[in-house]
Amino acid sequence: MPELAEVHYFCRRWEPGLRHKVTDVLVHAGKRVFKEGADTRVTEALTGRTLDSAQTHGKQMLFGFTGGAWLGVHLGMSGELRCEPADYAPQKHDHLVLRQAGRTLVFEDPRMFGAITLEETPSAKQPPEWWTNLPPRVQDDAFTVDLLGQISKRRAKTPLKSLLLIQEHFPGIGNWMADEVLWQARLPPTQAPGDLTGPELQRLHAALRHVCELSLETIGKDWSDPPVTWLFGVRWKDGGDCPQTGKPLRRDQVGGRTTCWSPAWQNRPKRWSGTSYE
DNA sequence: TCCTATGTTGTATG
DNA sequence: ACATACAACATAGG
Repeated sequence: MPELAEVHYFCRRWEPGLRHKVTDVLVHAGKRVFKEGADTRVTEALTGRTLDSAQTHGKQMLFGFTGGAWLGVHLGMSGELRCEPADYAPQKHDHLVLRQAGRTLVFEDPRMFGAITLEETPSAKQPPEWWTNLPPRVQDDAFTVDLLGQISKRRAKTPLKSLLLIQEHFPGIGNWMADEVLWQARLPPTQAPGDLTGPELQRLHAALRHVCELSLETIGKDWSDPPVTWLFGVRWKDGGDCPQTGKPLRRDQVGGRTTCWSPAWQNRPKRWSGTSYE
C-alpha cells in the first residue's frame, strides 16, 4: 500500500502514543525487517522511554523517544502501523509491538519488505544523520522546476515513469502516484525526460506538487479518496476508462512496473524538427 | 494452479 | 564508470 500519503496516514496512527511511556516491547526477533540488529537492541532502547516525536519524509518515518532513541520505519510493500487497545493480542505478522498504559502501537508487515532501524543520538532534539540528509520533499520550496530540469537532464533517457520512482529524487512517489502525476501532466510514461520542453517541465512540476499535496489532505489525513476526477479511482484493474477522454485505459509494463495510462490524453503535440515555438 | 501486488536492492548486461 | 534491466525477497488474494 504505502506511498507518500499512505505513509503519512500510518504515521498518524501512532500519534495517540505521543508523550506516553513505553512500558513493554514485543519483538519478532530474527525477522528480516529488523536491520543492523535492531531486533536485539530495541527492547532495551525503548522500554521506559517516552514517544516524543513522529514524522514522515516520503516513504520514510522517524519516531523519536526521550533520551535520543530513534526508530526508523519503512513500510515496504505491505507494512502498516496501527493503534490498538492496551490488551491487544499481537497477531502473526505484528513484528514490533510497543505497549503503553492506554494503548498498543503495532507494526505489521506480512511480506516483510519493510525495514525497522534503531539509532541512538545524544538527545531527542538531534535526529540521526540519515534523516537530516534526505533529499528535498516534493512539497518543499527547494523542489523547484529548475531542480526538476537538472534531474531530467541527468537521467535523460530513463523512461519518465521509472524516473519518478527514484526515491533519491522524488521521495514518496510510488507506482500509483507516478501514474497519477503523468496522467495529470498529460505526459506518456515512456517519455524521455531529456526531451521535455520548458512548459512540459512546468506541467510535470505542478502535477507532482498537486498530487502530493492533495493526496496528503485526503488519504494522508483520514484515508478518504482523492477527487473522483483523478485517475486514482479507475487505475486499479483492467477495463477502466480515462476520466478525461472516456476511452479505454492501457496497462503496460514500463521499467518493470505495471503502468496505467491514457494514450489519447497523455500525448505530446507533434513538432517539426528545427523549429521552436515554445 | 497461476498470476498479481502501492518497494527496494543486488547482480547481470550493455 | 555508468546506465538500465531484471530477479529476488515473502505472503496473500483473485
